[in-house]
Amino acid sequence: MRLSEYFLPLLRDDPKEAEIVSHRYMLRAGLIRQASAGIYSWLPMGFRVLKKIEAIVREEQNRAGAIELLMPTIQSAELWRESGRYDDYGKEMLRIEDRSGREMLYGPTNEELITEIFRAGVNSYRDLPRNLYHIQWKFRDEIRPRFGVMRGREFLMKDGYSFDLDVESAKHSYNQMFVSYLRTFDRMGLKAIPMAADTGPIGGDLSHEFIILADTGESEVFCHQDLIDMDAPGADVDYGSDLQPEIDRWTNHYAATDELHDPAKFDELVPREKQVSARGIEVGHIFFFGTKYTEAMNCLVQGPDGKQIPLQCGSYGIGVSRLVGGIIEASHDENGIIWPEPVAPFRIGLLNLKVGDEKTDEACGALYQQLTAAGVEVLYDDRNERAGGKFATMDLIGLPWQIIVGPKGIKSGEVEVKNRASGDRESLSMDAVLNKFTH
RNA sequence: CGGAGUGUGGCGCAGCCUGGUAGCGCACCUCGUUCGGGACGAGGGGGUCGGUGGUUCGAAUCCACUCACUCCGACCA
Repeated sequence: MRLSEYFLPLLRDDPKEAEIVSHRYMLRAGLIRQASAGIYSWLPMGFRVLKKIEAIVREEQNRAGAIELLMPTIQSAELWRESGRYDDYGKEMLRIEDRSGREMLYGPTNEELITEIFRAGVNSYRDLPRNLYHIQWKFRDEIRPRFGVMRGREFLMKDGYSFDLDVESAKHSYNQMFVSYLRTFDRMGLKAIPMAADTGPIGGDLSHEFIILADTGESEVFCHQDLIDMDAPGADVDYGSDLQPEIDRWTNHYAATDELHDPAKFDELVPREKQVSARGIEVGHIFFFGTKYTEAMNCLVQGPDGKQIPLQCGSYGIGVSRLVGGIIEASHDENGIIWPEPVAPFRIGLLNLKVGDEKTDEACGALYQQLTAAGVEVLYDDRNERAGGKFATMDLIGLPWQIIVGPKGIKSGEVEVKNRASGDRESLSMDAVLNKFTH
């Protein structure tokens, strides 16, 4: 993409409402624009990141055996009456009336709808287990939206739901998602730590939050250093095998958010030099809640013995839009965002230091052509202006690599390649650059 | 929802107290000089001051109501 043809509205001053770093950088780097309280438009640059994150989530869900579908944002109140949550959910649920006076709502979550879909389509234990997910916009009318996309009212969430015949099998489904989540966050360059969690209003008795560490995180977390140093399961993980040993490997260490933190236990279980207290952001949450909805909504299958059995369910959420902010919180410096390569909107920022200079334009154009043709995502700064400074702009938007091309380099046949994260730079010939990024 | 604030061009702000019909920095446009880490000069364009009502000869400025947004708290992917 040529910057001269792109839509990237940058801000030079910090918008005053943005208190935390991810919100500031998202506004300044032209990723989002606020539409109203807690509701954002995703501008082209931000949208690219959102889509990359979504794609990773999807790949890892599919790898773990979950099946994608898509449910609507608008739901009928009827189903929520059936589960008993229409009245329980309170003001956080946005309620709407259609033209004929039917009560509708903008879905804050989808347990009811998925249970309805499942009960209509599945009657036999032979069709179990299944894990269905979708990636869809949610709305929760938060009392106090804040921190940009980290706590919006409208947000993109991956929510998945597992259906099993018995508790043991349901636990395996839960473990599959546990492992899948470790992989998902790892692939985004995040260190996510699973922590035992309160089950909250959704209910149930087995639940973990996945927390990424960031200095500006909302909640305080306490954990064992070894958890931070642990590697996520590899792509070759066998989701059909017994995953419990892997789960135990993670859950055997102390880890708690401030709500569940027990200082005495922390001291007892974790040697002082291994004690970590940090700040974290919740990016995923998994629950096992058994038959809570399937009983209320009569979602039954016939078992081998011919009896009707309510299904055992779990639900699994990843805050996709929140992750955009979360990743920035975890990966930035005083100059701007530092995108981990897998989620970066573009892989390379190509800087033409002297637009209008024939040789420089030519060299940049050739590099841009060849890299793009090879499938490398390049944002080419070909504008003949220095609004805010070319280097500063590139650093702000945080692409993993910068290729800097100017007359001086061209004379010696070399261009400069800079890594945004490390700041390391090297001079390479054009061929070496092509080689570096296309192989 | 309780508390505290703010609304003046795209962004950041001044003006309001002591009414006289709008100003600054950045961004934007034109020309020129520049160009290897947030360039400089000159010249321009853009707002009737969140909205409604009132007081007044006259309201961004005073009064009332209203809407929106932000921050702190309780709640959450």
